[in-house]
Amino acid sequence: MIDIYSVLFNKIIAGEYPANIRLKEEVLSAEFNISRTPVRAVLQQLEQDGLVQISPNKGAKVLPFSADEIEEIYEIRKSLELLCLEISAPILSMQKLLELKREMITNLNKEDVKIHADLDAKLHDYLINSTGKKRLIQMLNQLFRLIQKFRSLGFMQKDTKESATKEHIEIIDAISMRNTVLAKELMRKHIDNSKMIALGQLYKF
Amino acid sequence: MIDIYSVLFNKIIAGEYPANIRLKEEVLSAEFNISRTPVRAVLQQLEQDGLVQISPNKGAKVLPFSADEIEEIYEIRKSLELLCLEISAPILSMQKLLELKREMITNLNKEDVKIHADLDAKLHDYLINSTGKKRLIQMLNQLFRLIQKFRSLGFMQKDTKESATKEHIEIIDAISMRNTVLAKELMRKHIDNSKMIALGQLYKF
DNA sequence: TAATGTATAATTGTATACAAATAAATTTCA
DNA sequence: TGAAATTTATTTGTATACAATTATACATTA
Repeated sequence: MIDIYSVLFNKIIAGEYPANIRLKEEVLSAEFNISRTPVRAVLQQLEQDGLVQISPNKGAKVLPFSADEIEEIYEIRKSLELLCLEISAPILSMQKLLELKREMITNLNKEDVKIHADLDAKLHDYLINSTGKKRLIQMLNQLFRLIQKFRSLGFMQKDTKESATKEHIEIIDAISMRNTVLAKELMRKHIDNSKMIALGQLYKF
Repeated sequence: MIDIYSVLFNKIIAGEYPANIRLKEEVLSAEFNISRTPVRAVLQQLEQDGLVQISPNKGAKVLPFSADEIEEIYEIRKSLELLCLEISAPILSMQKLLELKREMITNLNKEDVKIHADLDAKLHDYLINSTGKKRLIQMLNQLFRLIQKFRSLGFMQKDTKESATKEHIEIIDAISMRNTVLAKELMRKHIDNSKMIALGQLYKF
């Protein structure tokens, strides 16, 4: 059941369904060889992701997932992640920050896309999870799932790998100096840059 | 089905269930005289509200809804509503703003709690909906549902009615002057004040 | 007795059957 | 013909039955 969820999730993100097309329970049941009951549960999950809209007695239709959507998600992400930074920056351990910085420097010029995508996730996840705010963490994770494809694709270009990691280092430095205002300003720019890179990847779908 | 959702929703918000208590499908079915199928759907909704946690094969348990939760929700709300303001402030119509201001002034000294609660909702909803950002709107509406009880209770005290409405007027004025920075600063303080008032109402449960 | 294993009960997960609502096709009548 | 009414088909909503999993109670053994 978790499986058919992620299959549908990825298909919608990838734009494999025409916008506003109706997802009929029976059709999906047949397609995945399961009954309608778990299909309905999956459709409800997708509705909460904002990927489909369910109307009473009319079923689920696929919502458009366009550049506007990605733009909006990045703006929301920025607001929430800046809130995270405000909360976590003053309490992060110097040791962990230095460790992260060392890792960033070590891998600055590496080619492997996965290394950079993982490092990116590691820093952001650390800042977010350190807040200990369960709702905030859950909301950001949900947003990340929606844009994860675009995030990793962004690291395909060599210069974005390097510039993103440099921005990470600057952010870590600002936090280490306990300069939260500067850290937030750098993070704001960093997420704006990420947004532009993500939008640049859109044509690939 | 929508009915049993709101009943359970309100019971959890009101703290009528001990934290971590398990909500068994069969028990709820019997209680509401419906089958387990719609009960399961409702529990999934409540999970998305962050009010229960569902674990595979273990069912749903009620999550604690404490002062910490309310504090966190207000902080998230503040971040997202400031984003809304940034987007909508430059494009709001002078006419509608003046109309709202007039309404605020007219009702400034009214006793009726409902009048003030409605005015509060009217302004905030206006600023939020004018952004046209569907996800942002949906997220804020979900947060509002969680704190609505505390919002209205806050207007029971006479001085909060008046001060909140005065803050609304100041915010409208700043927007009218197209001074978004000032509007955001005033909104930040306004939501912080609302948070304190909401937290002050907590003991009533 | 305490720990482990086994049987039983309770609970969740899924499939299927039927009811209710909606959409599509057909008929009726001006 | 064409609009309204009626019937039929399709689809979603709910109830129920059964399967799979987890929790509990009991028995066994060291």
